[in-house]
Amino acid sequence: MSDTKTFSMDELVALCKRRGFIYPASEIYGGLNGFWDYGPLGTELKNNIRDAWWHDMVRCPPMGPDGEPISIVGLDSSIVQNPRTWEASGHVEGFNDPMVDCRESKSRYRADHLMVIGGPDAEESRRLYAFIAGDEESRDRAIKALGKYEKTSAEDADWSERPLMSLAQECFPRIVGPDVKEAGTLTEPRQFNLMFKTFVGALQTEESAAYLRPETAQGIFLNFGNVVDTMRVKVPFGIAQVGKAFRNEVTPRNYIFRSREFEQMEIEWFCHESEAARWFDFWCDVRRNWWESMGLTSDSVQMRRHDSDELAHYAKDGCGTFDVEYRFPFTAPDYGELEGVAHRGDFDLRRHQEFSKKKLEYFDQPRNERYLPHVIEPSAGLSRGTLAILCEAFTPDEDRASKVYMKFQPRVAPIKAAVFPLVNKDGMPEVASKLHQDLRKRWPVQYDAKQSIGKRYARMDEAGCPWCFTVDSDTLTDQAVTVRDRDSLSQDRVAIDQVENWLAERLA
RNA sequence: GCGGGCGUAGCUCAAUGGUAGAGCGUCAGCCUUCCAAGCUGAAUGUUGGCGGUUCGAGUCCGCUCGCCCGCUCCA
Repeated sequence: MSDTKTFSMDELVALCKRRGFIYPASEIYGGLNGFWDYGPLGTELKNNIRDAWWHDMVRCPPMGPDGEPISIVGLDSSIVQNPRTWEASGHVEGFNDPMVDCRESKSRYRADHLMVIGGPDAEESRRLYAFIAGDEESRDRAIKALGKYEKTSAEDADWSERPLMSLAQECFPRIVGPDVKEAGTLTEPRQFNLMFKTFVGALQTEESAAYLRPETAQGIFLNFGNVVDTMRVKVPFGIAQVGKAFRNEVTPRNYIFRSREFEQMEIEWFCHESEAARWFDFWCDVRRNWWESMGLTSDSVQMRRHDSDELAHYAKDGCGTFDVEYRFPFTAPDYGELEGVAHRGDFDLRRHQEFSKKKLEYFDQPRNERYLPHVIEPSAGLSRGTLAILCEAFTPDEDRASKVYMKFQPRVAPIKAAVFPLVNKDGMPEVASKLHQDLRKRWPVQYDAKQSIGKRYARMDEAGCPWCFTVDSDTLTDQAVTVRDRDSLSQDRVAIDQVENWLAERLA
């Protein structure tokens, strides 16, 4: 807790704009709520995180729990899939909530969570009282209010309860909301559709309606059979995918934390049901460690198990869900979700088998058993990860010219090194420019000869560039340059023909 | 979607209803032999957008777009 940072998101947002990390999307037209563009440095940063994940999970995944290598293959599926996909996955149903608002109490309710209670004549004329299903206190309040209104009690009257959704719209002016005293304050139920709808083909009819994927996972399940048939993989194994996903969030908030277009890095790990618990623990460990290896300190990362009442429809049974959470400035002292590791059981494959009528069972030769594998899903937010790493890197420092620097790990830093001539004359620019052109063949390296050396260091501090190489007058005789370290501000001398090796060692 | 707050240069912010400014950044020149983000100068705005009131609107009013906070939601 000692290094708890004190800075506001506004400062980070301003730096991200100023230094080309993140811009508001379509800004010259006034922007668009919930959409962001990545600038030159943000693009490099995000790509670096994505590539690190791909390298560490797909190309060189960690050893399995028994010390044996594990196998993960990659995939890149379409953003638009056959709409039946989302019926099978549960998104058409689950991403479509009818909501009612109360004009008086300003609260909002899931319409399918509300019940109404009424007296014998409520069908035609009398008042109905709404309450929240499953909430005893709410129900008691409604019964009490109804008793007062009807001047009778439940024992001697024929009261009936039924779902709000079963009532005709004409009844709504007679309904008293759960938190108010007068009737007619509830709006009609309105559909909140969290999926982006689009149309396939030039004719925009309901038959051609489709959706932009709300998660990348389903593309993996759809291709489970293809991968098994063509890639010589054996359960247990994983399929990984990075890509954009889209959700019409009710309230996009907190910069790129909850945006309507975002990027996910997902693994679906297929295993036998009897081994699901073991793999679940394995992936929780692997994924937490990975985020820490990316520079998020153990202090600001935590694992949190979902309570049973917040589990998604596919995770009701089994090992549940663990979130990897990061303490963002806007959630502190609480944490916000970075990744969810969920035991999805065989829900997805079973549903797709059912809806598509295609056999998705796997034949396990050693076990001599045919089954639908269980799935452990480590589903990480690339956009959220980028934000967490930006937050973690943001380091105020009153002692340096820039007053703040971005302490990126070299592995994710958008600019790996900068090359300067100490002064822009006396043969130094030529030598520095040559060094720059050699280095940029391997890494993103910038050349800067403008203004004073102090300004150039300050610029690179804000961009989070870990090392600056400076050519000075001695270079012309001793063939060495000064390397300045971003974090320690220390300076060392390195032979100019060893700079590439020097960097390669530190960027390995 | 509701309630509250806000919107002025790339960033941070000024400007009684009366000529739109400053600091920083950016760019140019100078200087600078390692923190000098120092010196000089330049560019930059339909004051988020549209409409209204007014002789005159950054300022007042309406609508709209966007941002922030709360509610709600969040596979």
